[in-house]
Amino acid sequence: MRRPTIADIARQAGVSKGAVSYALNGQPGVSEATRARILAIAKEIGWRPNLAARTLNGARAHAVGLALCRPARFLGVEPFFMELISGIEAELSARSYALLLQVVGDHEAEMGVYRRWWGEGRVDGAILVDLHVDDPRVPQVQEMGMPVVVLGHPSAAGSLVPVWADDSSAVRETVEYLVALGHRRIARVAGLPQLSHTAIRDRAFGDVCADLSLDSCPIVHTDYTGEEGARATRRLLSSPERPTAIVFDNDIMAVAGLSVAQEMRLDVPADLSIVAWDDSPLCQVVRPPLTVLTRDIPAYGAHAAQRLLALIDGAEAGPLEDEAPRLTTRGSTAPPA
Amino acid sequence: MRRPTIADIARQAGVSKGAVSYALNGQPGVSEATRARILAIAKEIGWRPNLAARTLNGARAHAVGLALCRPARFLGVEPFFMELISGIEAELSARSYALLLQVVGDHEAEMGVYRRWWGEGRVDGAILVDLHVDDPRVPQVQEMGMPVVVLGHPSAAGSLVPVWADDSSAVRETVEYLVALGHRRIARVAGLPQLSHTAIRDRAFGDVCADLSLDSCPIVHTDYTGEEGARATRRLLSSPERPTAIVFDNDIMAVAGLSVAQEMRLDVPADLSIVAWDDSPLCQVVRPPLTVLTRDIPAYGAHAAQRLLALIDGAEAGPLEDEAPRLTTRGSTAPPA
DNA sequence: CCCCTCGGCTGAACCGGTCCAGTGACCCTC
DNA sequence: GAGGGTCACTGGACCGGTTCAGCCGAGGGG
Repeated sequence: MRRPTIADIARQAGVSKGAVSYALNGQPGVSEATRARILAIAKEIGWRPNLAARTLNGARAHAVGLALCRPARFLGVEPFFMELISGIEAELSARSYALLLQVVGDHEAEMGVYRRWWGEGRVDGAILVDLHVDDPRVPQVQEMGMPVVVLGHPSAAGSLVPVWADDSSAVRETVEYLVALGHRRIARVAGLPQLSHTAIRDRAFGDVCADLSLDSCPIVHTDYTGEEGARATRRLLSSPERPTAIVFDNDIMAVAGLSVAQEMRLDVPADLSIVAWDDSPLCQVVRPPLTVLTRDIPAYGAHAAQRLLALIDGAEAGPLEDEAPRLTTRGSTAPPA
Repeated sequence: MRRPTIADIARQAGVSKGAVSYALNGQPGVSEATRARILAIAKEIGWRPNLAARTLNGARAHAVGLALCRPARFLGVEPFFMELISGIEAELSARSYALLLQVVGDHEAEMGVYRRWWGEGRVDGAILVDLHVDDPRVPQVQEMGMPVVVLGHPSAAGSLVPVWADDSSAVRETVEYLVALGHRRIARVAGLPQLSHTAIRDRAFGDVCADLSLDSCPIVHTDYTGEEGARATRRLLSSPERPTAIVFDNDIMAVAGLSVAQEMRLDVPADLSIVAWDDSPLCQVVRPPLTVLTRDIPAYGAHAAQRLLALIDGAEAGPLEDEAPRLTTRGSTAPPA
C-alpha cells in the first residue's frame, strides 16, 4: 500500500496535478467547487504532503537544529536544557517545525553536525547555546550563512542574533540584598570559566563587591557537578575568612553546598546563607528551601525559537533582551548570626 | 552562492550525472581513476548530498522520532529523559541518523505527531516511551506500519519490539534487603498509576510483601513531583502504623521525603530508611546520601536505538531484556532503631 | 578475422511535489 | 460583434539525486 500522492488525487478528481497542488495549498487557480472536491478526496485517501518533495523545490526543511555540547552526565543533572527544549518546542510545534537534536562531544563535532545538517538541507536554521569566550563557532556559522540565534550576551554573538538576559543586574541585585542583610564576606561558586556567561557573572560579582567595598569576595570555578560544588564549599568554609554567604551558579551545587554546611554543623541560614542560580523543584524540596535566582527558561527558549523562525522567514530580527533573573527569597538566606 | 550539486561535479569532471552518482556511492560502473577524480572535485567544491533528493527516491529519511508526553515542568525534573536521549543519540549519530524530538501535551497529540512525521516521510521509525496500561498508541502505531521500538514491558507492547528491564526483580531485591535489615513496615511512594511500569512495580511490591508476610505495605500514588512526594511521606509518617522504610519511585520524591523526615525530627536512617529509584547526582549530594536502584539509562536508550535501526534495516528484531536495576546501598538505609 | 563479452560510461526516466506559460471558455464593453 | 480581460485549468519544466537500459570500444576466444 503505497502512500497516496497528488497524482492519485488528480486521477480520481479528473484534473491535473497542478490543479491539485493549487487546491491543497489554498492558492488561487481553482474554483471553490473543485477545491472542495479535491480536499475531500485528499482527506479520504489520507494524503500527506511528502516533505522531501517539497524541500526539493527549494521550500523550507521545516526543521531547526540544536546541538548540545556537554557530556551526557552533565546534561542530565540540570533541568535547564530540558526546560529550554520544551520552550523551544512549544514555539516550533505551533508552526509545525521539528527540532533536530544532537548531543556532541566537542565544538568541532558540533560544527560538523551543523555543516552536515545545513549542507544536506535538513534544517533551516539553528540555535547556538553555551557560548564560550571568543567562541570559534560564531565566525564559523556566520560564514556558513545559516540563520542562527544565539542564546547569550550580544558581546559574544558577533553579527548573529542574540537572545539574552541581564545576568549582571541579577548578580548585583543578589549581592546588594545579601549586603543589606548584613553580609560582608560573600563567595561565588561559579561554573566553567570558559563559558561566556560565567565570565560576565564573574565580572559583575567583582564589580559590585568593589563598589560596596566588601571584606572578601572569592570566586571558585567548577564544572557544575555536585562533587565540585561540595569541594568548593568545603574549601571556602574551611578558610580563615569564612564567607557568611555563598552564591552558587546552579541548583545542584547549591544543594551540595547545603549538605556540606550541615555536615560541618553550620546552620543554614544562621551561619551561612545560600543562593542558587535557576530555580527547580529541587530547591524547594530541601530544608531549608533555597533562595534562588529565577528565570522563565521555557520562555527564554520560546523567544529564541520565535526569533529564529522570523530570521528564517527573511525578517530582520534584532537582539532580544529577555527578563533578567529575579531573586526569589526562601529560607536559605538571613542576616549572619 | 548555490549549494553545489552532482550536476556541477559532472560538468567539471566532464562526465554524466550518473557516473558521478556511481562514483560518490562507491558503486561499480566507473573506473578507479574517474572515481578518484570525481571524489576530489566533490571534496574541493564542498559537495554534500541533498537529503531531500535522496529521500524522494525512496531512500531512508535518516531520522527517527521521539515524542515525549509529559508536561514540561515534569520533564525538567527528572534526569531520566536527558540521559535516555543522550544514549539514543550516541547510537544514532554513529550511523548519521538524526533524532526528531517533540514534547506533546497528550497521547492524541503524540499520535498526530507520529502520523505526520511518518506520512511526510520525515522519519523512518520511532521510539515509544511511558507506556500506559492498555495503551491505545500500541495498536495505532502497529496499524501505521511504522517501525517502532517500545521502552517498556513486553506484556504492554503488543506486537511491537520491546526493550525492557525487569523492574519486578528490582522491587523484590529491595524489599528483601530491607526485610533482612529488620524492617516489617515498608511503604512505596509510586508514580502515576496509569503508567504500565508503575502497575508492574505495584504488583511486584504487593507480591513480595505478601510472600514475606509483612505487617504493612501501603502504596501511595503521586505525579512524580517533589510536592506530592513530600505530601505522601508526611501522610505515611503521620499514620499510626508508621513505616520504617519507604521506597520512592524517583529521586526528587526521595529527597523531598528525606526533607519531610528531617522536618519531623526523624533520623534517617535510624528512624526511617529511604530508597530512591534511579540514581542521580542529587542522590549523592544530600545527607545522608541515598540508597538507590541504579540503571544504566544511556545504555537503555542506546539499546532501543540499536533495535530500531535494525528494524528499519528490515532485520527481524526480537525483544531485548536489559540489565535489571541494581541496588546501590548508601547511608539512607539501616536496620530500624 | 569475426563475434562475443564486459567494463565504463551516457541519456533519460523517475521520485512527488511546485510553479509558470499557455489555452479555452466565458463575460463585459464599446 | 470584435476586442480585451478574467477565470479555471492543463501541460510540462524543474528541484537533485538514483537507477536502468543501452551504447561504444577494447580484449579474448574460436
